[in-house]
Amino acid sequence: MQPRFVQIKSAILDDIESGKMKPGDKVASENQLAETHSVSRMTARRALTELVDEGILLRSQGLGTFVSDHRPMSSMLTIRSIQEEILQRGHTYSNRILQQAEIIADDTQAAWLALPPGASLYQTQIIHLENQLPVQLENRLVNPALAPDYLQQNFQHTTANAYLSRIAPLTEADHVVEAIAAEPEVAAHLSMAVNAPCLKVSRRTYSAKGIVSYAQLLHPGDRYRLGGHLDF
Amino acid sequence: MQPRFVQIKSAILDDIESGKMKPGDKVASENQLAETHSVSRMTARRALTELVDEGILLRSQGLGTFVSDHRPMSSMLTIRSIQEEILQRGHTYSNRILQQAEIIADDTQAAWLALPPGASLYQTQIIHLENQLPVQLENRLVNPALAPDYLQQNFQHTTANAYLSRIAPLTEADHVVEAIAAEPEVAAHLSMAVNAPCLKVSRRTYSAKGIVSYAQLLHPGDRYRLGGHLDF
DNA sequence: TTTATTAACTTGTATAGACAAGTATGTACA
DNA sequence: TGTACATACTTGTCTATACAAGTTAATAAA
Repeated sequence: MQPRFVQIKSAILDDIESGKMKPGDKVASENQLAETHSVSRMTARRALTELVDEGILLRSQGLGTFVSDHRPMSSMLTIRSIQEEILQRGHTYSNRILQQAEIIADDTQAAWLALPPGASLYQTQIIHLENQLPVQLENRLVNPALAPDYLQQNFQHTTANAYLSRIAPLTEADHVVEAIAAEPEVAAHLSMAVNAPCLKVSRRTYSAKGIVSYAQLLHPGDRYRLGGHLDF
Repeated sequence: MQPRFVQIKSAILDDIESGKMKPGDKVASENQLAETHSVSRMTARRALTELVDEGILLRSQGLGTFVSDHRPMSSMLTIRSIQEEILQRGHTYSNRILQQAEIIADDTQAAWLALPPGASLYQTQIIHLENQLPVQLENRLVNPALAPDYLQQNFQHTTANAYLSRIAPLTEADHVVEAIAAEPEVAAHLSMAVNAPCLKVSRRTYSAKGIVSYAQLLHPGDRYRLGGHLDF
């Protein structure tokens, strides 16, 4: 049984998604919601507060609460495997597989995939080389429930993204890009100096069923750049 | 007079920013906070809830509430001024203008704006600070033909992007993201160690009439990261 | 008619309590 | 020794109420 405020959220979201409520429409007031759902005002308010925080509703003191125009941004940066990029540049691609195994998640890893601590998950670590020079150290965690055959794949010839999008269409992805200093182990794998700048891309991909994979992609700062083009 | 839950938030943020509390440290429990601040538990809880929503704290039922590793994220997919981002996070914004002048382009600079070598163009260099800490060194070149009043702008109160998009709608933009080592001059401006990792974003913006500006944005690797969300 | 006031709504803040549920640490028992 | 249980602590959900503060519309006064 879901908490009541979640039920109220769902009811409101249903109204919006079914088209019963359109952007600009006024939502029932906190007192009205409290009465129709037989809860206290604070509980009804919590449902509204979370929807406001999620950008789905807008609130204004004295005026009321309204459906916001929350069109999601269209995709402007695509997810391509580094293998595709390298081949498209006409360079030679190769890789070295460091690990391909089932592991027990520590707290951090579990959090990345939103799994309970101690759950088992699939991990691969692969070095990708462009013209025999390492350009990416891929450390990927995969949700076993959503990709049961993952460990049986031959990543010499296929890419993780290709496999994952084949078994379940990816619906969205989060990226975080940072500049970090290369730790000794990373530096060794990437043939770079310890503490030299390293471009780190953390990418979480989602399918309709949940988080599919979390990948940390480390690149030598002097051998890799990230590019994007925006149209307004 | 600020609401009490805002005061409690500030108190906690002060502890974090002063270094009294570091990532991983446990924050006082809701009951403790309620007692020390002489408020009800729900009020103390609201302060914590907002900080959790802002990504500054992490909560776990039965365990407690902890300081998270919370370098703020900026969006990779939209062009927003860093000033907007900082203010939206509820932090204080300030800047120091290093240069605002008309210069003669060298070959590299001319190429960035697709102008003939030796052309004159406008240059601004601004350090952007978040809570008095530098987070971005902006080095911008602007095409004088497309933005004649650029040098007369007061960049203490307006942003380059706001001005540029006012005089000519931006139609597209190219981004390049790299991790580089901070050179001594850059390191000094950004209060970071020489050769420490530095996140560099180069951005070229276009209007219908051509390239409007080319900006190099340098950020301390440990104080800034770039984030984005894709929907397919 | 125009202006000021009032009333009735809205959201915003805050209280004091209750019970549920997850986590850790002891203590007693096997 | 090791296992089970009780306890104390944490966050999670929810109630019923109160007053503050912003907005709108009806009402009363000029």
